[in-house]
Amino acid sequence: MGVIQRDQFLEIFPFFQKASQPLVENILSFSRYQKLPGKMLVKLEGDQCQDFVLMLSGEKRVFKMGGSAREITLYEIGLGDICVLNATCILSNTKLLANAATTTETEVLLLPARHFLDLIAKYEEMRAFVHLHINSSLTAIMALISEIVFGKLDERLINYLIEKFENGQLKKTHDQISKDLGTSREVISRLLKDFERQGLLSLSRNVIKLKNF
Amino acid sequence: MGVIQRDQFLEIFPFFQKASQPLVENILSFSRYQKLPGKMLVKLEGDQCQDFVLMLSGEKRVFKMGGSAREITLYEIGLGDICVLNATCILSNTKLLANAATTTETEVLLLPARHFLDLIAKYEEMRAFVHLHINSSLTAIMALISEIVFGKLDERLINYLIEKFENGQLKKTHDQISKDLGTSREVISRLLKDFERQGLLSLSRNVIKLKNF
DNA sequence: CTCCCCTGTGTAACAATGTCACAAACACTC
DNA sequence: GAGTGTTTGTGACATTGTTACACAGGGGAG
Repeated sequence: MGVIQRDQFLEIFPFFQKASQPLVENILSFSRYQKLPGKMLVKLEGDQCQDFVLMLSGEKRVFKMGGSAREITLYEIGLGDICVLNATCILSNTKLLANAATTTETEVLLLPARHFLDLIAKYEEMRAFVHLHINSSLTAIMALISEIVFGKLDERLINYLIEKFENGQLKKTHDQISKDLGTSREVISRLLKDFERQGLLSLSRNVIKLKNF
Repeated sequence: MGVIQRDQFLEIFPFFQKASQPLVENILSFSRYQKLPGKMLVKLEGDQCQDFVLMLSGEKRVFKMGGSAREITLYEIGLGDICVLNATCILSNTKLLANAATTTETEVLLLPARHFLDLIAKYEEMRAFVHLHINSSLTAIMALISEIVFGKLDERLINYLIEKFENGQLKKTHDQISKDLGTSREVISRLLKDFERQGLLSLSRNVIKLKNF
């Protein structure tokens, strides 16, 4: 993709198709393009955000780290998304509240904080865009809290697998899964083994296959 | 308090002391005052928000409900606060993501959504005000997730008690505490009894007293 | 090719937390 | 003082988290 063209941008962010064109011109002219490799730690909790990040392709996970190597994924963002924590970090000039890492190779557009704030001040559509995305991430976070507090782990794991399976299989380690769900590797191994014994799955190294696919 | 005066408002929301005065006049003239009794359910998940709420006095808790009578408090707001979920609900014109109830008698200022959006559009300071508060609630929510996922319940309970104790005592039932911490009443009773056996507390109906106070 | 090493998985035993069922203690009304 | 609703106590069991190892498989070094 290299440098992003206006048409490509509008395809990825259809919201701006109805927005005033000077806004789009401004976003494009003030931003710079960046490509990031997969599995790269991009931001750490406590960092400042210099730029507002617009996702062009790929995927990032935003997560919290706990002691003893445990983690939990708060939400994932992909093509056409922005990140609440990144946005509020800039909007309130405070420090980042979580970590971010790419899961796949990722392309982003980086809009410097100063220009981002200018555009927020100037364009109603820019505010609407940001607020809509803030809301959708908040929705995800609220749902996550309910799941963690009230949900059962076996159901959460089942839902996770259903969501992530592609062509009846998932190429992840138990450790990665545990870090998405916020539990420990042993617990995931135990549950998956139970599922296997029930004849739902077949397990092998780095891959989980759905039976009867 | 009855009808709110400009001076009182500025004392409760010192942020606006440095803001342009027409903004303050607008907030005051468009808003209406409301007094709410304690322990009243104010908003339900899924509701729409007609008004932007500014807290003048008292306290509300914002919480999620799960099955089987369990709840968890997401955060509390008091004098000088606003509520993220209320704000984003209006800003993105979506439905409320959690429930809200007063814990004590509460006075609020209600700014109709339409006027709130106008003021957000017009005044940089209004945006800064909202974004600052959004950030502080988000901070609380992120900390909560870490505590739930990585923390131990006995430590969480200890911290809760320390925070809530007044004059060495706390007037709450085990049930109320469990709904703040997101666990079940039995678990709280068990832990408190342990603390009592360790000689830290003394328990009686509706009140927990700190030993050696 | 074989050995070694690293990563990923399996599992037992125990600790912490959640659920269910019920009993007992207390405060209040009649 | 008996009856009633709320609050607390507790045992038994289910689920989830932790600790400590064993073992399997695959890739690279030799």
